[in-house]
Amino acid sequence: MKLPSRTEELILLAVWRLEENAYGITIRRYLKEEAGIDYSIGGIYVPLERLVSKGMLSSRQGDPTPARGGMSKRYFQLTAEGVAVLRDIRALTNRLWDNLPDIVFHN
Amino acid sequence: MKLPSRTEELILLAVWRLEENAYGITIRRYLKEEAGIDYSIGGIYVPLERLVSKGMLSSRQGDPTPARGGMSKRYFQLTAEGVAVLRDIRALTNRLWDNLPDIVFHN
DNA sequence: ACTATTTATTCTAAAATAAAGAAAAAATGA
DNA sequence: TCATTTTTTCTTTATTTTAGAATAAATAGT
Repeated sequence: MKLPSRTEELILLAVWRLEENAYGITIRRYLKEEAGIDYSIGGIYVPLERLVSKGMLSSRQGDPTPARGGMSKRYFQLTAEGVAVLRDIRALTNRLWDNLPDIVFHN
Repeated sequence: MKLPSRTEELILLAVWRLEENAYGITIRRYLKEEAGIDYSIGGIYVPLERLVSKGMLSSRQGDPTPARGGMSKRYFQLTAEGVAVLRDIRALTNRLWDNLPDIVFHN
């Protein structure tokens, strides 16, 4: 099985959630606002590139918009592979949690 | 919030599950058999040491046993901090999954 | 007693990932 | 034109993962 790193998982989930509007800046903002994690710029773009090269995301260049500023947006989408990886890691952690005994520690 | 890496999370869950019998070899075997992930030797011992130094695990040296072979076992236990980290990451991923829209991709 | 075998940890090097943020690109508004 | 805004690209350093050799310690068999 193919495990995504923590950051990869969170970015994949952000892309899924953001649907048609997933690009570097919105992904970074989502993870800040919804997950409470403040990634640096590189902390988003570097793994995004890796996820594309690994086939978990695809990307397309956005058209220019009436809004001010910026290089043209690069939008990301989950691939079938990306969805499968997310479902697998989810299933795995669910299973491991189900395996846990109730009593936890005794210090 | 303090996010564990993927490997750290899996090792913490293994320690929780193994209760009084969590040491390098049993942790490695558990992750192979129950999670299907075949870690190298260093892939277990290196993060174990880091988890202790970060306060998520504590350890104690095992007594010699009647069984054959081996250096004396080093048993690991979750600390309160380790449990909190696990619960936090679990809550976060649950929340992000709950946020997802139904429709997934359109390639 | 010696040697092979077993079980376990420690150590070390290389590859991959994460973290941080400067630099560049591209567009608008004044 | 140039200051400002939004966005991506690039680069460097730190941390984590991967891989497995080396070491340690105990027993079993001869």
